[in-house]
Amino acid sequence: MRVSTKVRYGLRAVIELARSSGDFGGRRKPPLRTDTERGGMKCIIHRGLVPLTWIAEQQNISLKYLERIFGRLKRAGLLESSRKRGGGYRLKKSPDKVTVGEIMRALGDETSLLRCVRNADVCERSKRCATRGFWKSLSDLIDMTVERTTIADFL
Amino acid sequence: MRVSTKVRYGLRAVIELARSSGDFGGRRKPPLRTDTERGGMKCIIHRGLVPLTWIAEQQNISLKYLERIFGRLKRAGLLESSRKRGGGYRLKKSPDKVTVGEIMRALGDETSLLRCVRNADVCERSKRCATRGFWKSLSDLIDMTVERTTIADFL
DNA sequence: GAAAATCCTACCAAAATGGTAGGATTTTTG
DNA sequence: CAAAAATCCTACCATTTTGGTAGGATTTTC
Repeated sequence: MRVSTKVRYGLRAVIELARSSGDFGGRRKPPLRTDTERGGMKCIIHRGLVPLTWIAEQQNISLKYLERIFGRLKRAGLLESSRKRGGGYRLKKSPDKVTVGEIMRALGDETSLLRCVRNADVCERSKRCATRGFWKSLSDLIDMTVERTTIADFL
Repeated sequence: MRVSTKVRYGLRAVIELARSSGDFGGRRKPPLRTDTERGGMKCIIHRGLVPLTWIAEQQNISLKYLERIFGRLKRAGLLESSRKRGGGYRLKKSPDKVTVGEIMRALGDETSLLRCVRNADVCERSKRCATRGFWKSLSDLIDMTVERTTIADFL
């Protein structure tokens, strides 16, 4: 019952993204240019687009690994990006609309503790199983928590 | 974030044990002999000692695997056993004293989602980590649930 | 055309998972 | 005393998952 490092890193990185972006998604426009400095490092962020190099350095995560993680998050519709000199990633929605659950799902971690919890058919004893109800309610508890807390809660 | 089959099987098997045993642990003495019949199978249980063959058949779990699981549960102090002809396993405590959490721990599944949750030292960023608090409170939630529900709740 | 970024695919080592095999041991019972 | 019924023990193993790395392709700006 451990959370994968993909999700750990992913969550940390998305929080870092939101912090550094200066963008808060949605209608409000991000500043044209922000100069950020932290821990001896500098970064110039254009229109809220944060380059991965910055996030990787700040959070001490391998750039290559982060690229893969952000690729998945983008494909899941959580991020948008720009390839170019002053490019990077940006949240597609405002931080208070992005849930931890979304990130987990995008990165392949399921919140249900057992397969049968969401799909009773995977096991023929599901109906009369004494334990399924328990695992299901625990999974639901986790689900609720994870779906209720957003990136904004970390800022 | 999946529960291991060891724990799934273990929980199911312990519930089956409690059901079949007729023993309810502690001071109350189990019946000298119970004749159980279910699903076309028969089993004679002496002094609450349930043989694994019965549990394995009832719950459709490989006997060999179950032996390993019950070995760990015994070493953890949850069960007692008797090797002999009319032997088997028995709960050491009454079912309402045996928690799901104990079973999980005995079988090697930790309830904490991240190592740093119980031991901040495993990561030097623990103190200033934005996400640790979240994972910790979620772990605590799981812990509470798992520690509050006992085998008696499944009977 | 160099530079700064994302993007893509393939590969890989290590660890965890979910077991099986084969027998040793203990105790009762016929 | 031997067979039987049970636990107990240890080693092995195949598969899957995890946690990455490597190497480059692509896009766009300066």
